[in-house]
Amino acid sequence: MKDRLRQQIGNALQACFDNNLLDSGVVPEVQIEVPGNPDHGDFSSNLAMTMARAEKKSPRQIAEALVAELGNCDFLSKVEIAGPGFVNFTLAPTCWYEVLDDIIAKGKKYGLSQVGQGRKVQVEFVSANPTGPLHIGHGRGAVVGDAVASILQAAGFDVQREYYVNDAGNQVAILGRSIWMRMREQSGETVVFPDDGYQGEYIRDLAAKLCEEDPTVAGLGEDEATKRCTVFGVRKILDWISADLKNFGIIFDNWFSEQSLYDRGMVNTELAKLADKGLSYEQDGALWLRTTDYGDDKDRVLIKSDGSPTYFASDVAYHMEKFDRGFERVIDVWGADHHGYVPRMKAVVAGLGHPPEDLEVLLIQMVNLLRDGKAYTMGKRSGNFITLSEVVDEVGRDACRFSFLMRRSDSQLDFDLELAKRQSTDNPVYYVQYAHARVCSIYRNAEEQGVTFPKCGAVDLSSLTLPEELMLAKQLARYPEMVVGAAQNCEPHRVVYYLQELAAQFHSYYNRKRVLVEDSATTQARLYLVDGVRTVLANALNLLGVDAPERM
RNA sequence: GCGCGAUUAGCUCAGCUGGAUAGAGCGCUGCCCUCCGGAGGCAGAGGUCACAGGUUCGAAUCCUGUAUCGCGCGCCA
Repeated sequence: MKDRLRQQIGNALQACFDNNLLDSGVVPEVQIEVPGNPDHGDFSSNLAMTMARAEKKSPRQIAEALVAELGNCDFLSKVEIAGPGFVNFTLAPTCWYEVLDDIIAKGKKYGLSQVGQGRKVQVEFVSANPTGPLHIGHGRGAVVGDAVASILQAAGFDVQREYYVNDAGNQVAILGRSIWMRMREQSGETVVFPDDGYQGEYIRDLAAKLCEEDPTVAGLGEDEATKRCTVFGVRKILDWISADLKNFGIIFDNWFSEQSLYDRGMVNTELAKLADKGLSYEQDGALWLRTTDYGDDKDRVLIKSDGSPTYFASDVAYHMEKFDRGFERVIDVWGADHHGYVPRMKAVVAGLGHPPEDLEVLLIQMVNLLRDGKAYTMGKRSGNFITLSEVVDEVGRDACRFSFLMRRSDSQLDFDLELAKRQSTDNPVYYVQYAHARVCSIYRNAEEQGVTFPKCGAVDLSSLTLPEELMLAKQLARYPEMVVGAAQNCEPHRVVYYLQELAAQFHSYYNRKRVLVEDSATTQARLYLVDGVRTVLANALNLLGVDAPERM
């Protein structure tokens, strides 16, 4: 719709030049936006104002020339010049009727686009260390990453969801030691549990389970036993994590092991490449990467003076490997407390000859867990943290996902368990889902009354003349470009706000007008309209991984 | 100290990449069920967009500075 208007304006502009109404010959990019005030039409353009300088004419003069050349156009019902030189366009109702046909015809596919042109994108998210169950903070990153991936898919990108498993470093070694200590404890030994060990109760469970599955471990020497404990612990915990994520509606395409980078010798080969490019140097017995060349405030260590690689080293190899796999756009979803890590990672990407924008890091701010307005504290080390699955089980998957997506992900989020659980007005999830269920209910009633359902493309919509009906159609028409905007900016909250607006408009309409009325032409047209509402609600909810129930 | 991010209604937050009279939800006040689901709707009150400059036709949005808050600054991961 917008494109059609854009083209029309372009033609008119050309005509202005041809007829010497305008003489600069400078064709600016035509900006078209949806005005906030409906009195200003369906679309407006600031073209005349942006051209004023080059033309050396007042914006209104330019606007008048433009409007004159626009002439009569079948899909525009009104064109007027307003304010300092805006040109406001009001489209003929038939335009909006076409949108409805389009929605019904496309159904689940309405809102999909090809702006991504099939480019390969990887979204890496969660990637929590496999040393304990996921807690609530991971949940937000999980949902945001998943929704971003879905939105990018809808926008025509070829998306892969990946979980990076940190199964090589210190943390998992500590996990192994913790399990080993508990095993010895359970066999009657008195042990001093290490200060840096994992305190959680689940460590005891793992120790007991390992003892049961493989009693020989207890008889092994310290080194071999902790190794076995580590492998066992990581495997079991990853099972929990993937089950929790599945329960939350999240399925990864790939689980990428950090250890595999070492096993394949990739860390060394990638570090050698960096050395060849002169990007690394030795000092104080350690190997450093010149990240300062690319805006970092300090060079970073790759290999410690004791000869062991840092976490950064494998992360460098990992990111190089991502690009080697052919991803053109790499998106990392991190906790905001890692933001200091961004410049050095971008430095790596730049050093490898990729534009730094090819790596996008989404920083997910903290979640403050509340219950009835009172803060819940959590500390992973102390062991009494709140797990993701507890929260999902308590408040439900849909409410949980929706709550995590309600705000921009880079701003802090208060998550109140009681509020999220409440099935009432206070809770926007149900408000939106209720709108969907209501349309379904109307259709159930229609069926009971023996009303025939409207057929796609074969409905006379001319009875849809009420402002609220056209408003609804316009909101539905905006959906595809909203999805594109959300994809370009990796901002799933835009979908949430869109849904709330659409649901509000529908509820208002529902209260004001009946769909099933005496006049059958009106009934048919209105059924068609609300079917469009239902379709778009369902499609948008689907992007967020939230159900669109037929009854509640 | 340096860096990153924030500051919008009583509270929690949007603001579509610089547009016209700054919007929602909650809370507050007053209304609407002979009505397809009241888990709903309508109306009202509530603002110096932290502060001070700057850029231009035009700024909540961009730039500079100040204040306050949060986070990060390991040869940890």
